[in-house]
Amino acid sequence: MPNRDISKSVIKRLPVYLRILDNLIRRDVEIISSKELSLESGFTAEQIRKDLAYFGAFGTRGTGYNTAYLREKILKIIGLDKKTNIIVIGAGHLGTALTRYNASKNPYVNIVAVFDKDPHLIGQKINQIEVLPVEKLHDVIKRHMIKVAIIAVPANEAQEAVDGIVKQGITAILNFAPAKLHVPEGVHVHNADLTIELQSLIYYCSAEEERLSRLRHETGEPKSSKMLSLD
Amino acid sequence: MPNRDISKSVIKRLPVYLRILDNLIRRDVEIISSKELSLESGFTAEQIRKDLAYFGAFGTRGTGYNTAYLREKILKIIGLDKKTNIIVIGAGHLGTALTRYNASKNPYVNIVAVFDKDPHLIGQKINQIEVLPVEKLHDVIKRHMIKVAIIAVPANEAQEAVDGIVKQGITAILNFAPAKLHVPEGVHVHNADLTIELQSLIYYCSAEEERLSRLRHETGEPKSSKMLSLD
DNA sequence: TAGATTGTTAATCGATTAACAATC
DNA sequence: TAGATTGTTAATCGATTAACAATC
Repeated sequence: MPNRDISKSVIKRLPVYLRILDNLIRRDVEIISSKELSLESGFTAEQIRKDLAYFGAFGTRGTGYNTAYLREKILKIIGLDKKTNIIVIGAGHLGTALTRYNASKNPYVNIVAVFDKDPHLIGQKINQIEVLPVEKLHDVIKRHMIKVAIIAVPANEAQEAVDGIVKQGITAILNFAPAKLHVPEGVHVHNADLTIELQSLIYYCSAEEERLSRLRHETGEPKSSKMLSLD
Repeated sequence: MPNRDISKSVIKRLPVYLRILDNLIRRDVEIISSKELSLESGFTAEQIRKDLAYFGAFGTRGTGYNTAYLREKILKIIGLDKKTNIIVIGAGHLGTALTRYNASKNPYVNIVAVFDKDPHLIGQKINQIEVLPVEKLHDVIKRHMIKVAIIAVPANEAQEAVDGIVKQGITAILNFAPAKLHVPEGVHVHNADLTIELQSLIYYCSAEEERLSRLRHETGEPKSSKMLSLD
């Protein structure tokens, strides 16, 4: 009943709160206000309170939030209260780096195996995690009840890979391939598109310069106190 | 004048259009309608037309968009019409993978160098790109007029690294460190937070199950035709 | 009680969608 | 001209912000 399709933006902020709480607890901070959380997260205090209120009332009026308690609650909300088994598809450079990264930095997930179709890569170990042939997909997904996969294959192989794992029961995909994936209803895809992030960032550099130059042209005022006066 | 602070969401979609156009041109498709672009991108045709209209009128009524022409325009808008020089901070596993990835997959950027403070890594080459000590930051940034950096250092070193490069003139940062970065006005940060993407994805798995179980409990109807009837 | 901060409702803002006139 | 599709304005929707009553 409380859970009537909460927006993606809210869900994306929950792990941010979780990380901040983890850090606070490590520093033995026991109570935190939404205002302080705002400072740490960059989101407004009102937004934080509203986000949490979608799921319940976890704070104490006049005081703030107990860090350990709120952490527990957020873990339960996201579904991280028990380790999630996941697999990685693609044991190339990126797949290997992502596997290592999550194995060492993400305590809430457990990478069961990495899959590849290149015979040269099969049998290798990445931080103790085995690289298996795609033929083993079915077995591993069934045995470990896996629902979540990371896709780290080339763009032209991504759709095929996704079709395969979706057929085996995967319902959540973190996609690093620069390709639009088509999935049936009920399967969730998050795109982590490094190229797009970088390219859209570049817009802001050039835009900055262009804005300045356009400004100079339109106002007809060539001397700007903000620029080096080389002329 | 046409460029009155266009929203982040619009800017994030431009590289998607670019990629689709690159693919279409490779397949010798010369004309594309917003409706077809919608199919390839997952965004609505109206949204695509509106996005492009922020920057000008690039299509032909009754016909559609010329792929090569639109590509050129988008390149200019983003600022990818000439290669952008960038640097990577951090030559660990992730930094190495990101460097390799961009060097081979992103034709619009040129990674000039990778920086690290670990003496063991200095002098190594990643796809022909040298790993340099942080002392060389100043020189390289100045010589290659670098404005964009990728941060791939551990979370606890990220702020320090950012302070350093911002002082040297970096104005755009793609941050892979799981930390909130504080930067002065005018510096743009895009967070590419792999952990957050993965964790928020997990919400949707558990939410799905919970929704089902909540449904079962609330309706008091234990037999569901969608479940295996093991009982 | 006074001070503080949450939880929640109302107001505002911005982005997406719908509609349609312009025009190829 | 008829058919198609863009470019643009208006309507809707959703998310963020502001305000404040509840309450510790």
